[in-house]
Amino acid sequence: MDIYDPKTIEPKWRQFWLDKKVYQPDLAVAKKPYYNLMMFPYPSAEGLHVGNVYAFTGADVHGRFKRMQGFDVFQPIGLDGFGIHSENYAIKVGRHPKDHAKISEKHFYEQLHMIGDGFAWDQKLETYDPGYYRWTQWLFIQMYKNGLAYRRKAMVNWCPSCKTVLSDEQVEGGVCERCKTPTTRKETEQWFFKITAYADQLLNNIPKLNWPKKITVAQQNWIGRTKGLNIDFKIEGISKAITVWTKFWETVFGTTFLVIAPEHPIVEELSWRSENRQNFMNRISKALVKTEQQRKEEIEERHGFFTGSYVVNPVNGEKVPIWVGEYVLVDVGTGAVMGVPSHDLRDFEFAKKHSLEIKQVVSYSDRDIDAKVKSGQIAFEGEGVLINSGEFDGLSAWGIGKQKMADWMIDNKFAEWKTIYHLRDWLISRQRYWGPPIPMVLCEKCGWSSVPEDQLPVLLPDIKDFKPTGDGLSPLQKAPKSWLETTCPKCGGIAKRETDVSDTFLDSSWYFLRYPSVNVNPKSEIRNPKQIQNSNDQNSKRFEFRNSNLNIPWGQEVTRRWLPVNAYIGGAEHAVLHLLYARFVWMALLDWGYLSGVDSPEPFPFLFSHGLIIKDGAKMSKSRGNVVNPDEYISRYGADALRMYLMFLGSYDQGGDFRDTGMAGMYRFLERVWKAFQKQTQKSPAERDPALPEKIKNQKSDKEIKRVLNKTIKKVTEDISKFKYNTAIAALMEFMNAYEEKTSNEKENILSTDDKGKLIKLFAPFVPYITEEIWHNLYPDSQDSIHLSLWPEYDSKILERERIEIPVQINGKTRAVISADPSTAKIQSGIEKIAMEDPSVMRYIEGKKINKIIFVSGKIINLIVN
RNA sequence: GCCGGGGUGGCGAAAUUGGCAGACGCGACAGACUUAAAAUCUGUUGGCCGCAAGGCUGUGUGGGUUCAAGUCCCGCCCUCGGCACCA
Repeated sequence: MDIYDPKTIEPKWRQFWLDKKVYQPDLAVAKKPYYNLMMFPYPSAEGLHVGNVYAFTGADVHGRFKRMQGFDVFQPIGLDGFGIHSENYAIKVGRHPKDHAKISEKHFYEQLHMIGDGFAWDQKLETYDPGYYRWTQWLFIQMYKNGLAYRRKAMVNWCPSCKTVLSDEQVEGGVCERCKTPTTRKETEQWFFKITAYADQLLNNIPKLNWPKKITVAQQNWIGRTKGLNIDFKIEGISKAITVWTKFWETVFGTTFLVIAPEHPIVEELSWRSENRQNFMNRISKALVKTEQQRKEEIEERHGFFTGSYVVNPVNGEKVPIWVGEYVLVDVGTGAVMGVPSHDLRDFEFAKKHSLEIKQVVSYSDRDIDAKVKSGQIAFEGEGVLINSGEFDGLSAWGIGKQKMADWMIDNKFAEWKTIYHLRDWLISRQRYWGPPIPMVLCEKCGWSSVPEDQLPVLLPDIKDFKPTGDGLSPLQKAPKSWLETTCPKCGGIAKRETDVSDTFLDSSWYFLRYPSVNVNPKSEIRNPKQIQNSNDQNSKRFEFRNSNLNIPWGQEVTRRWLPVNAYIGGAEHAVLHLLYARFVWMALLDWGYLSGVDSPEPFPFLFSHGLIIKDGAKMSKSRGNVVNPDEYISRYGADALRMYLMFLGSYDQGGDFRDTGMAGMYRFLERVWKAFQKQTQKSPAERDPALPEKIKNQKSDKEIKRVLNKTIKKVTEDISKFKYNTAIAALMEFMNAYEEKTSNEKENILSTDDKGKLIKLFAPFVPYITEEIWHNLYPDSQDSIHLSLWPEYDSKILERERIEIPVQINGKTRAVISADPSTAKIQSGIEKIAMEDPSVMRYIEGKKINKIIFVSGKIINLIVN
């Protein structure tokens, strides 16, 4: 074979890897376990996106590099196929989600095979597999048993298009994360997970994480811990109080009104006290039906009305009117705000709109500002001196005054410290079909019970009419009675099953714990992988746990060996979704003792988030029509060229712009590599020379090219370690340039077989197929994969001998570059001497006085002349 | 508004953290091969001046520190991403 033909090479080695189980570490005995995990895809659309290929290739390069460094790399893959996204897509193409899952599973796995990643295929999993989701249900039950799952009636986010409730994390800027429809609020009873119980731990652990700043900051903000005061304002006429939360309590003397959210629980009671209850409730319901977006659009309106009731300001006994205001959100703080219009812009706007009193309590050194605040022209939020604040007058607003006022209010029982969080409990229920049924049953006598664990999984019933109904009822309500009704685990009477399914993010919150245990059975812990291979019946594998006595979803020993995940690689879009949920689940499991012996407070100590592939300067999207389908490029140029190109087009953490011409260029480069090795290993025309094998064997490398090779090994090793794949590839290109220049002159074998082997190994993580082919051409007797060979070391002695180039600057401008051997380059006198003798340097210093010489050892010399 | 990236040739991007700006690639131009084209190879390629040697200039922008700034400091502009009526 003499032309580079990926079409014949790639399938051949793909099969070889499978047959030889090259990427299948022995999970039970691995000495140097390295769990290299990529965020698994959700197979919602037509197939693998080039963005997926980008993500997986970068992760695979890392895994291959680690494998060649002698680690037992475990790199599993699976499909996050349950959930709204898959279901919506199935509806769109007019299929039942179950049927669609089969089709997309086949397609995705085919594509995942094509791209040549070193996946551990024996451990794949799909979240819609009953053998998997029985454990998702198990996880729900543990949450319930440990008091972290509870049912509550609450105002929740509702997506009118997906026809289900959503968690806060799934509402992005007021629209549904999946379908971008503006969400509304709806009061219903739902299942929640108490993630807030872990708010502090989630926050406090962040500094321990080796994660991109971007993501840790996003999580910090999302958890949003703020310390403030709860201040009670007693309602006039009844023995109740409204509590406001504030972090600006120093302005409490300036309170001229109180504003509560339309959803505030006291609203009902206040309505009875108002003059016109009908009118009162009309105005409330008008506010409640608005979407989040509508409310935002009407911000300037500052909608609100007076309730007719008053509270008393505890600090000065002043009578303060209670208003309802749409700008006050129920779930921030206490859902009630003390209106201080002189020092809060929103309160100011509200006061202006409704002609409420304004009272200054902080005076500012800037006279102009101070005058304007005093006359009620502006609100100002800044450091100043307290006024109109009783005994606190004259103290600094943000300093001692703030402190003293807090102490005083707490001492007098007006207030107490209250830390609030932006993070709220995780809403788990979904009124959809395609998910794990929530494993709970309701008995009229006994109330809610979890399904006994030995009855898991609660299989998702096959129903034809699975589409969301829109009335807030789950499609599973249409399941047959035989499914809907069951026995109450407590009294044995008739109980009804919960018909909501759980959130997709629950499926993916623990999958990394399952991978190593996919084939674990309780007795031997690790099942012989061969057994799986021989089992033709996929279902027998999947359902084997149903009646097994493995009572948790993972083997203890294998989990201790492989967890936590060594490297987690994926996109940044999950900063406050998946990554937060998974951390929470991990912490809960640790506390419950299910991860005994796993010595890590976090599931992903190291996380790398890759950039985004864009096309023509814009995010790929179907509506823009700029989505790149990897299949076309693979069939045209091969997976290797696509991989190499994706890794080259920008730095892996930044992403890059996909261009067809770049793709073709990379194919040309691989052809050059191919040809170079053909030339070097080719037997003809001297084929008939019987002494040739001996000659090749004894061939020594050209000194110069050996030096370049060593430099390249060093550079590629360092760059791959740092995920700087683009510059690693650039270094390989530079090597090829140098190499080709040399061979075109000499037409000789200038590299020894050993050095050729080293060289091709450097390419192996990026282009696994072509390197395997070249490797076997190089070593025709080898039965082993290049990908299990050891990463080359460079000879530092050769590099030490390299001459160093030293720029010579005159008054800071480079006028010459001199070269010196490494030892001379370190000595000022030596470099000075060479510099002064350089003709172009001499031109600049001739007749001038050298005032100063700056010498940086081995780097630069700068002559300051006048 | 707050937080986090980023702004470097025609384009994608490099730059060992203060030490030769533009590595590597794409594109373009010129040449070789060819009847011709494609492919391949060989050169040139930040801008301005110059026949050339060479010179000047140049990393969003205005200042500053330094022998030396893409890199550090102060002010501003633009852009991408996250959060946002958080009281």
